[in-house]
Amino acid sequence: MKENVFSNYIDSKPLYKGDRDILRPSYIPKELPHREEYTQDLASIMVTALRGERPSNVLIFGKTGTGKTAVVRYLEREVQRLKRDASESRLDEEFDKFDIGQVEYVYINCEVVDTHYGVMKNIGNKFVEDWDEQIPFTGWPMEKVYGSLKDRIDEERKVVVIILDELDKLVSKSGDSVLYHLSKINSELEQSKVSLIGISNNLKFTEFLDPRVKSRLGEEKMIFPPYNADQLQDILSDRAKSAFEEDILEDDVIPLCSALAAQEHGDARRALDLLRVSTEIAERERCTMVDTNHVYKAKNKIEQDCVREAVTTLPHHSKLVLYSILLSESNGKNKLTTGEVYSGYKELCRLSGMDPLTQRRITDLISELDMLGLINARVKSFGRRGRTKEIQASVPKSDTINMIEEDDSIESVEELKIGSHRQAKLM
DNA sequence: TGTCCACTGGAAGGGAGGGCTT
DNA sequence: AAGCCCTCCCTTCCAGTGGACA
Repeated sequence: MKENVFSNYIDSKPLYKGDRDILRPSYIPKELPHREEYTQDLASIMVTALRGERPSNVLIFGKTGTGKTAVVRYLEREVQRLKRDASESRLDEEFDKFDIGQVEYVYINCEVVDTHYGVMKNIGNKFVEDWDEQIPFTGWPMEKVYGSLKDRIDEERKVVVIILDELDKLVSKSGDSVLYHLSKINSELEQSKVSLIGISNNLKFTEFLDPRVKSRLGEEKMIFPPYNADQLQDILSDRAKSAFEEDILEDDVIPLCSALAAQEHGDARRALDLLRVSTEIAERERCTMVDTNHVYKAKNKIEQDCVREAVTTLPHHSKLVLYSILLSESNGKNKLTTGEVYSGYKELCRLSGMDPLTQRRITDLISELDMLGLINARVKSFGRRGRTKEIQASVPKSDTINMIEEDDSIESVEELKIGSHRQAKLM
């Protein structure tokens, strides 16, 4: 029989017993271990919506992977379930006095949609199915988008709960005008009511809000603490029970994943990723069990993938700035100033025949690279020799240089030098 | 104690690009 | 087609800054 590209893997036994998504952070399980209290608190606020009244606006804070989104989406799913039961007339008597169908959830991830136009457009378009009636992705004046959004919500005659995840990203990028409009929308609605749930990693982002917005938005506040290693272990064990047959994981695997994730501010997302990637590596190696070696391999792979993802998606000029930093470091220069990075960057631009951006712009690109965790940049004063940033790469040098050189639009320095030498000769 | 360096980072605005309205 | 809107990327301008040094 002819060999197929999949032949080697097709008969390997999968370690999962069913749905692989169970180990994805986006999966909402039946129970949320160690978040029962927060789920109840939020439910006690949101139950108002089932009575046709407007629940208080809520702000939820907590670091990455502390269950903020999971709790909110868990409640959303419960409401959908109640709606389904209601439509099939198999709802418990205790819900008789409620009109479940009148609650509508709209979820927006502000990391993905981070402009005020985009947010308004996305909310407005949730209520129309007809393509012709959709708000276009650009072109309309803001007031028109807002007016249309308001009319659409009002026509629904519902209590609309708008969830704005990663809200700090929206505020830092586009200011608080969306929140200003959304938080005062109720005074302009006649038949519907809107409640806002804002989710943020950053406790301090409200400092940048207009005081009126701040007080309207923060009617209720919740702060989610990080999970500790034991709690992470419970979460992983819970998911592992649904994801795997017994005896697939060695005893130390879950404690190790939990401990590694607990070191990173108790991030459940990281713990789940570790377990999922460990399993995938074990499957690829055609092992029948996942062991701690797979976990360490998974840890390395996740870290490498993060760097690769960040580096390969950088805009061209940012790549050149990073390239300039890495090349200087490979030449033995360990700590660089903004001026030195800029000189290196200009040289790379010259060799590749490109117009360099201004130093002011490069300062911003350096800050962006710092935020992405690819470099470490801190402002330092050298007295009479001025005040500048001290810059150091925080990624493996040679691997990252290779990643940058994989970019077709960036030739290696050697090629650039040869190219510019030839050009000079021709002139 | 004042000076000076090498920037930092905010503000304002230009212009290109995508799209809608009249 | 002209006018308008919004976003994104960028430039220009400039006040402010920390700390070594005279």
